[in-house]
Amino acid sequence: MDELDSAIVHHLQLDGRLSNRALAEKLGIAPSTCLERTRLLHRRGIIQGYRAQVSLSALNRSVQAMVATQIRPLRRDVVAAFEKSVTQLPEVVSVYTMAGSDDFLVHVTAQDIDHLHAFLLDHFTERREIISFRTSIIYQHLTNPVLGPLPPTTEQRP
Amino acid sequence: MDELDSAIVHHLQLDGRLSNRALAEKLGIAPSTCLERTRLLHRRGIIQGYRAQVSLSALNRSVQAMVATQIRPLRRDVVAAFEKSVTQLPEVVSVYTMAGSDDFLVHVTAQDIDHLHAFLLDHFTERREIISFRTSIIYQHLTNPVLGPLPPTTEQRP
DNA sequence: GTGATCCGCCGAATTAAATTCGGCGCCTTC
DNA sequence: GAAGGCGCCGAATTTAATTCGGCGGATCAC
Repeated sequence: MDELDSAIVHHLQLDGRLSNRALAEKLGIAPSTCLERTRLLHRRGIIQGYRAQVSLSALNRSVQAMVATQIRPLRRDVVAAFEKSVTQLPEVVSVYTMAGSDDFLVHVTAQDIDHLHAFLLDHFTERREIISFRTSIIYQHLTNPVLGPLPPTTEQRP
Repeated sequence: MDELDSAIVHHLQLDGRLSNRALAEKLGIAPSTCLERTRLLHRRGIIQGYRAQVSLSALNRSVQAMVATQIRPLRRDVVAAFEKSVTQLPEVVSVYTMAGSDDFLVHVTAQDIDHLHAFLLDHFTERREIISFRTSIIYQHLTNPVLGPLPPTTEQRP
């Protein structure tokens, strides 16, 4: 993970369909070299894959909410089952498993407020392991397009 | 946004680097047709772009946290300035602007707990518009790889 | 110091993909 | 029933991905 690898990762985060030739040119290296580097980043699991970013409104998902959820008992199997089943619901975008007073933050999308309400009644009110949930509407979700490497931890001089 | 468009969006969410030919074959259409469809999805803003998914640990970001933040005054300019400056910080992955008791959820990553603490002291404790923030560690963040279109709202028969 | 070895980079050749474009068929409209 | 428009197709062309043999610098043993 040297400078060159970081630059490749940087550019592919900005544009995952950047052609190998164009990327090589940006970095000032040969296409074959660039291809090999990029493949290695894959193989090492550093680049995990490529995804198209899709407009939520185009998918008829104009309402977003975060559902702070508590479940009991907090046993491994109950947690895993909750995560799995919830992630599979089409309205669910992502699930944060948390420390603290809330056990999960579930990011959900729906057509409108009525569907959000129906979704919660169908999938949260009903479940026995869920002992409470608080729903907050999301006005806006901004995402940082590029995550760079953070500097390694080094000992501070005293 | 017919069946075919949905299928294209579906496959490109799973693999943003799927070649046009392979995609066309999966759908049983000609490559030229597939290319035209995909380009239109772009032009219409339905496909917003492509991103490489990068391993957080490879970027030296092993610790994740959600910071529930309140700012005052809740004026348009103050909100916009907060969103902008926070999104630019390298530790910040995304910012949810919320209704409810918390004004924002800020998803942050750091090398370790010490850096997370330092980050919060540097960028949250200091800011005058932030009147409170609660930090919760994220154990795990699961993401739904594919978001399909939700069925349109239709009137229920009474 | 010197020779051997390894590793990563390069560039030409080959294979495969993206892109273009003219034409065909179907559906709509009048 | 004829005219027009739209979307799909497939061959031709352009561009990109991939392969692979070789070069050069760095490392290591002696």
